[in-house]
Amino acid sequence: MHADIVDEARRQLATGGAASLSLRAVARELGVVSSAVYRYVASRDELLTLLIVEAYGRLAADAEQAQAAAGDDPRARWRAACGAIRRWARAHPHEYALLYGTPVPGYAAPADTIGPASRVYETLIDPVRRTAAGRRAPGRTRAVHQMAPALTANAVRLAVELDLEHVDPRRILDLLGAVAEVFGLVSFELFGHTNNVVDDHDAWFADRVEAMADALQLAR
Amino acid sequence: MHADIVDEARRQLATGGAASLSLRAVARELGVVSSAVYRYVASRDELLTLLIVEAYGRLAADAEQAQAAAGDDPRARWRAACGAIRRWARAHPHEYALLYGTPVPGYAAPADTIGPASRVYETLIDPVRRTAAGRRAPGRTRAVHQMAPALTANAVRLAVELDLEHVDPRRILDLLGAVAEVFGLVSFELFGHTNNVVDDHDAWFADRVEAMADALQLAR
DNA sequence: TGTACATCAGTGAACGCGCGTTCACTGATGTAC
DNA sequence: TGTACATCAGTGAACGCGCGTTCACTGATGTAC
Repeated sequence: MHADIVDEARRQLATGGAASLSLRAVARELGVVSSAVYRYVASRDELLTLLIVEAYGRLAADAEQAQAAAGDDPRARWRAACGAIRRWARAHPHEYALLYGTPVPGYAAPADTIGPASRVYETLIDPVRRTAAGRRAPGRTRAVHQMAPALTANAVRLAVELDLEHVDPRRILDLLGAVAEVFGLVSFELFGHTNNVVDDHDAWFADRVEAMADALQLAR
Repeated sequence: MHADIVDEARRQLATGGAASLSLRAVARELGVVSSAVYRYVASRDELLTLLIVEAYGRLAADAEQAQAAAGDDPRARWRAACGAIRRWARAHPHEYALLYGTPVPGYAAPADTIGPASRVYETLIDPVRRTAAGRRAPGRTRAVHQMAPALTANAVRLAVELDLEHVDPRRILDLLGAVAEVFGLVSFELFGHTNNVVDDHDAWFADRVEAMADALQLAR
C-alpha cells in the first residue's frame, strides 16, 4: 500500500508537476478515502521527500548503468553520464524540475536528500578521477587567469573529500563549472529557453559534452 | 491603480514565489474587494505575464547599465553582464525563479516575453561581437573535436540573426554553452545545490566568469 | 472445534482554509445642456 | 447656476472548486486459549 501511494504520487507528479500533487488526489485515485493515506505517510511534505529521494535514485541508477556500459575510457564515461542525465530529464521532465528546478515553496529538503543527490554528481566526477589516475590528455598549457587563494583551498578540500587528491585544483573548479553547464544545458532545453535558438538539441548537447571533455582534458 | 496591482503582485511574488501569488491576496492588500482587480487585469495568467515581462525588463536594464559602466573592453563588459545577472538573481530570487526556474504549471508564456528575454542574452552576446569586431585574443589553436554539419548551419543562422557574421561558428556554440553555464551557476547557487560544496560563491562565480572569458577568447 | 479478544486498515464527517471568476449592483464623479 | 444624464471604479454575494489534516469510529482479520 505504501508503495502504491508513492507510485500513484509519482504518476501525478509526472502529469502535473509538484504543485498539483495532492494527497487527496492520490487517495481518490487509489479508491480510498483521503484520511486513509495518513496511515502510511505523515504529511504531504514527507511524500514529497520520498519522491525526491526516489527520483535522485532512479536518475543516479540510470547514469551509473549507462556509465558502466561505456567501459573504462574516461571520455566515453563522461559522455555516457551526461547523455543519461539528459535522457532521463527529457523522459521525466517534472521529476527533473522537482530536483533541479525551482525549489518547492515552503518545502525544506531534509538531509536525506543529500546522499542520493551526490550519487548523480559522482558519475560526472568519475571521468576526471580516472583521467588523473591514468595518463592525461596531451597537455595543452592554457594561459589561464590567476586563481584566488580561497578558491584553491576550497578545491583542495573537495579533492580530499571526493577522492581526487592528484587532480589539479584548477581542474576541479573547471569540473564544478562543467557540472553547472550540464544542468544548465538540460534546464535551458527543458524549460524552453532554447526555442528558436537551437535547431537540433541532440547534436547541440553532444557538442557541448565534447567541448567540456576537451576543457577538462579528459583522457581519450 | 493598474500599477498598484502590479506592484503589489511583485511584492507578493518576491515574498512567496509565483505559486503563492493570488489575485485575491493582491486585492486584499490593496484594501479592495477581489472582483475589483478584474477591471484592470483580465486573469491571473495575464498578471503573471506582466510580471514576467517586467522582471526581464528590470534584469536586462541592470545588466545593460552595468555593462555601459564597464567601458569598451569586451572582457570587462562580459564580467559586468555576468555579475549583474547574478546580483539581480540574488536580490530577487523568486523573480529569477519565475524567469529561469521551473515553468509555472498550466501557464504558457506568450510571445510578449520573447523580446524582453532576448535583451538579457544580448548583454552576454555583446562581448563576443566586440571581440570579433576588434582585435582577438592571442590565438590559441585548440585541438577541438569535429563539429556536426547541422550545428554549423545552426551557428551560421544565429550569426546572421545576432549580428555576429564574422564570428567563428565554433565560438558561437561556445557562447551558447557559456550562457547555459552562467544561468546554471546562478541556479545552482540559488537553488541550494552548492551547499557544502562551494565555500565562497563570489569568488567561485568570478573564477568561472573568467574561465568562460578565456574559453571564448574574449579580447582583453 | 469454538469462543473471546486484540489488532489495525480503512471510513466518514468535519474543520477551516483559500482560490479564480462572474454578475448584477451602487454611488460618486464629471459632463452637457 | 442648476438640473439630467452617462460613465465607470469599486461592491457584495455567490458559484463551485480543491486542499491538508484530525478524530472518533467500524468491521474484518488473525491470534490465543
